[in-house]
Amino acid sequence: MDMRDIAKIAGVSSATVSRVINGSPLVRPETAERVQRVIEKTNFVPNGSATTLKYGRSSTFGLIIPDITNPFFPELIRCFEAILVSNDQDMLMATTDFQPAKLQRTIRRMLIRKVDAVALLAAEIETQPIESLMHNRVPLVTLDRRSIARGVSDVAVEYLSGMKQAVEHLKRLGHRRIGYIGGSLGLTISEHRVEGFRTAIEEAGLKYDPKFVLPGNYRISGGEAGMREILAMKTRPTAILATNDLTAIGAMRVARAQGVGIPEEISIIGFDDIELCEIVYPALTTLRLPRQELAQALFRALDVLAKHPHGRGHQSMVSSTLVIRDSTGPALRDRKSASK
Amino acid sequence: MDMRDIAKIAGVSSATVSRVINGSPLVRPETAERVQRVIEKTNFVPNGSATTLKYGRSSTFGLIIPDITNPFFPELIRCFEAILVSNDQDMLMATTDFQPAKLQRTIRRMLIRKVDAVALLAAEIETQPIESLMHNRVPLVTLDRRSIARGVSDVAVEYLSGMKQAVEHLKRLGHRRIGYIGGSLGLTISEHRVEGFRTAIEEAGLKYDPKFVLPGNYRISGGEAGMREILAMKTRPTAILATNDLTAIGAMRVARAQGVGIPEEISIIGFDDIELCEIVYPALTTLRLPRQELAQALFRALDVLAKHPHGRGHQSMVSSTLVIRDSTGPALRDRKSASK
DNA sequence: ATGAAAGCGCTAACAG
DNA sequence: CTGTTAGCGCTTTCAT
Repeated sequence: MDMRDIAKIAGVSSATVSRVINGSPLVRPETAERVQRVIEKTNFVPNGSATTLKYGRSSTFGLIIPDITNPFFPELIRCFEAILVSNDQDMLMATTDFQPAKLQRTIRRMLIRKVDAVALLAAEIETQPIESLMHNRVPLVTLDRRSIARGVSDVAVEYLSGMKQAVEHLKRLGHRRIGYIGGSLGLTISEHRVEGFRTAIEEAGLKYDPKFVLPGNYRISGGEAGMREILAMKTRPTAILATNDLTAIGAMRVARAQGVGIPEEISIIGFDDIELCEIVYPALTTLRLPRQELAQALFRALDVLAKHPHGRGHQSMVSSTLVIRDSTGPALRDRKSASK
Repeated sequence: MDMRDIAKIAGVSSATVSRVINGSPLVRPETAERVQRVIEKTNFVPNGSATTLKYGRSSTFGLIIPDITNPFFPELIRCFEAILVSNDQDMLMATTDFQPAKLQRTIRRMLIRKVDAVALLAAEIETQPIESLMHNRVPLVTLDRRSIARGVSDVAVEYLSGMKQAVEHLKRLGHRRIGYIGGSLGLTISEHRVEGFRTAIEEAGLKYDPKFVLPGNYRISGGEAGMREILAMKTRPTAILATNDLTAIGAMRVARAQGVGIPEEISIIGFDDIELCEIVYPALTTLRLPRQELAQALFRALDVLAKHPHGRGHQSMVSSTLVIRDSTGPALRDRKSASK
C-alpha cells in the first residue's frame, strides 16, 4: 500500500496525496478531505525510508551514552526523548559501556541510518569517531569536552560553582581534609571534574592533597574501592566529594560495612542528584545536575547546527547546585583516625 | 558519495561495489580488494535508507517500555541492545509512561520507520495498537499478555513458582497474614501477578484476604501509599509481597519513616531483583526475574517471527526465583498491631 | 566475473 | 489547484 494506491482510490495523483499528508496549502479542501478519508479508511502509513532517501535526512537523532545502568542516564534519556518526540524526531539510542570499539561501530551504524545529528555523551579521549561524524557533516554535540568546531557544539558542566558550594558547605561544618573519589582515568570529563574540585579546595583556602584524590569508574564499585583505600589511611579525610552519586553510594556502603558512621565520622557528597539519593540511607547530599536543562541544551545545540550546517558550534554551560541531605554533618574532632 | 562514485574510482560498476560490500562470492578477489581499498580510503558509508526502501526492511527492532526510570528496564535494555547489535540490528527505543496515546504515536512512528519487529513491554489493556502492528505484518512480542496470534508471540513470567517460594519462605518464618501491594489497576500484567499471589497463598494453606491486597503503580510512590494504608490498619499483615522492587522500596521507606522495623515488625519481598536491592537498607529479599533470559526470549521470539512471517506466535515462559536478603525475618508474635 | 538497468516510495520542480 | 516525471542510492535480475 503506497501513495499511488491511495491516489487511485481517491481519484487523484500521488503528488496530491503527498501534499495532503504534508499539509500543503496547495490542495482544495474538499480534495484534501477526500484523500484524508481514504488514508484513514485504509490505515495508510507512509514509508519513511523513501522520504529519507529523497532528503538525506531521517528525522532521527542519535544518542550515545556510556552506561544505561547509571540512573542518571535513564533520567536524561527520558527528557531527551520527550523533547525529540515533541519535535517529530525519533531517537536511536546506543550504549558504549566505555568501550571505544563499541563507540566506533555505533557511529558507523548511525551514519548508515542517516541520523540528522548525534548527542555524544560518552566521549573518550579518542577523537577519531568525532572526526568521522564531522567528515560526514553530521551535527554533533558532546558533553563536557569543551572543544567546539565546525558542526560540533559542546555542553559543559560548570563544575566550579557547584564544587565551591560543596566545599564551602563542608568547611562551614568544620571539615579541613576533604578527599575526592573521581572517575576513570584518561577521560577528559574526569579531568575537568578533578580540576573543579582542586580549584574549589584552593579557593576555599584549604590544602589540596593528592593523597586524598583517588580514581574510580563512575560506578558503585569504584566508590567502594576508593572508600576502602581511604579507610585504610592513617590520617584520613573527614569528608569526601564523589564524582557522581553512584560513586558516593559505593563509598557509603563500604563505610557502613566497616562500621564507619556517615555523617558522624565521614561526610559524603555526590554529584548528579539521581532519584536514588533520596532512597539511600542516609539520604545523600549532592550536587544537582539538572537533566531537563541539560537535555534542552543538548537538543538546542543540535537543532541550531542542523539548521546552519556551516556554522561553527557553540559552547554552552549547565551548572550544578548543592542539595543538602543527611550524608554531611559536622567534622569529627581532629584525631588521627576515627573510632566509634 | 555513493556506490557509483566508489565504482568510478575503482573502475568497476556500482553493482560490483554492492557485491563487495555485501560479501558476495561472485567477485574476483583482486577486484574485491581493489574496491575495498577505495571504500576504506574514502571512508565510504552506504546509505541505509536506499536498502530499506528496496527491501522494505530496516534492520531495526523497536522496543517499547513503560518507564525507563524503573531500573529494571535499563538493565533489560542493555541486554536487549547487546543481542541486537550482535545480530546487526539497530534499536528504536521509546517510552510510553503508561499513556495509551503515547503508545499509539510510538507505534505509528515505528511503522513509518519500517521496523522489522517490535517488543512491546508496555501493553495496556488496549489492543488497538497491537492490531495496528498485526495489520502491517510487523512481528510483535509482548510481555505477559499471554495471548498469541499470527505474528504475535508472548513471553510470560511464570509467577506462580516464584510466588510460592516467597510465600513458603515467609510461612517458614512464621508469617500467616501476608499482604500484597500490586501494580496499577487495569493492566493485564497486574492481574496476572495478583493471581499468582492468590494461588500461592491458597496453595500454602493460608488465607487470601482481599483487605491486605492493595493496588500500586509500579513506582516508589505506589509502595509508599500502600504501606501507609497497611500501617493504618488495626490488624495488619506481618509480611508483604510487592509487585516489583520499586514498590517494595517505597514500602520500606514509609515503614522506616514511621519507625516500623524491617524485618523485625514487617517483612517485605520485592520482585525483579534490580541492582538497588543490594544497596537499599535493609537489603531487599526479592524474586529475581532474569533479564538476560528475558531479553533472549524476546529476541528469539521476534527472530522466529521475522523468519516465518506467516507463522503463528509462540508462548514462552521465564520464571523467577527467590533471592533471600535482609528484609525478611521471623514473624512478630501475633498481636493486634505492632509496637516497639 | 562484471555491467546495465529497473524499481523500491516519496517529493518537488515543472507544466498545465 | 492538480498531474507528470525525474531522481534520491541500493540491489538484483538478466545479459554478456
